[in-house]
Amino acid sequence: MSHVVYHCLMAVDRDHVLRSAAALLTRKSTATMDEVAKAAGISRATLHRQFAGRDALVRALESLGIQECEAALDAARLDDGTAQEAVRRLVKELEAAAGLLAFLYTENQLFEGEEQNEGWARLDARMAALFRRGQESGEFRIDLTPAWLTEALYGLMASGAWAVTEGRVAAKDFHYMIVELLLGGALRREES
Amino acid sequence: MSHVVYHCLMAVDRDHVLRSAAALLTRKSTATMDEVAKAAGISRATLHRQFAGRDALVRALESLGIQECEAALDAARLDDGTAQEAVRRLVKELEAAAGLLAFLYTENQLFEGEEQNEGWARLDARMAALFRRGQESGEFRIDLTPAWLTEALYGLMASGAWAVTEGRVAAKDFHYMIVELLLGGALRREES
DNA sequence: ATTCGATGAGACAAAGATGTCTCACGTGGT
DNA sequence: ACCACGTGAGACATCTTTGTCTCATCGAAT
Repeated sequence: MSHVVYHCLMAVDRDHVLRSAAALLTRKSTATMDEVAKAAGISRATLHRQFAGRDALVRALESLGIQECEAALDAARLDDGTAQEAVRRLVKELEAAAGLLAFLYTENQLFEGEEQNEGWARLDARMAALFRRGQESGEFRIDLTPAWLTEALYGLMASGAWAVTEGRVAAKDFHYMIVELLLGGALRREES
Repeated sequence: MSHVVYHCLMAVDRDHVLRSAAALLTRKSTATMDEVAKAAGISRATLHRQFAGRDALVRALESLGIQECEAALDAARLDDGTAQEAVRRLVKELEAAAGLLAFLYTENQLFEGEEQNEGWARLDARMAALFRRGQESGEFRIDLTPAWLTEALYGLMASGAWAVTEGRVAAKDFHYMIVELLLGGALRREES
């Protein structure tokens, strides 16, 4: 009964392929399956064996992104302390997934008519709830809707990720710049 | 000498095609030449007669976007009044071009190795100069670099444009939400 | 040593997009 | 009425990407 013995570490390989694909597609969202395979250090045949096609690959990346986001949301303990502190923790936890998020953020408009992965709705709801909590506690302004703040967080994460890859901002400043702009804005607080 | 008489309004048609293409590609950045042609109400043959190929079309859209941005920068009179007022005027002037900007913002990473249109560098420099002026006048924080503020402005414009097209935020709130978040952030100003 | 399974390399057809071409039509100017 | 020019429709070859296939090879377990 040798068929019960799993010789290779398929799960690990699959994860490595996804990471490589995410890294490549973040930089070049139109990369071909061949390029993705080369980036992962495998052949196109093997890539096709693990992911039925490009669509399946993108879907898998979407699931990975959602999974990482949810892990980040969990790790950030959104209900603890002030909403401001929670937002800071959240951005810190999301930093590692920023590149993947940036890719998915622009790719999602591709899934126009088709069914959206329900995971995004869950994530949006949790983030919006955080911003709403901040509004109800008096920390956040009430004239910016939680939906817009959520959207802005995604957008700033994507902008930051691209700016870092293109060298326009330093990678070490990523977290600080996003959090400070999102929470405090460009104006000096001692203003007026 | 009838060849000196221009029967048709090619310039107008070309502009109309560009507008249609911009509107379509903002929603679906992978639209084919056929779809672009249909969206503009012309045949693919005519589209090819006006733009040598897809590349030429995107380049023309890039030029259009740069042109509209520069017009917006001029109209916003970045050197008048406080930097804050100038930023508000700038976002207002840029609103009409937000969709096109969002498309080009994500498409620009396509032009990786190739030469970037120098227009972007000019625009970036002018915007960064505005933010720098605000920093030197004491209006803006100095811990957020002008380059990052410029990048964030692009990102928020793109996020806002997509959020509007997908109905997540109201179109009438576009300008307000971007300006308020960029300048003031999410925190209430009476804080601490 | 042998066997099993995964891999890499490459061939192959199918599908989609692109670019070029021809031709017929209609409209406006002569 | 005639002509010139732009246009739409479609055929066509080409290119790229994709998805599937076969086959040889390598490694590990037996």
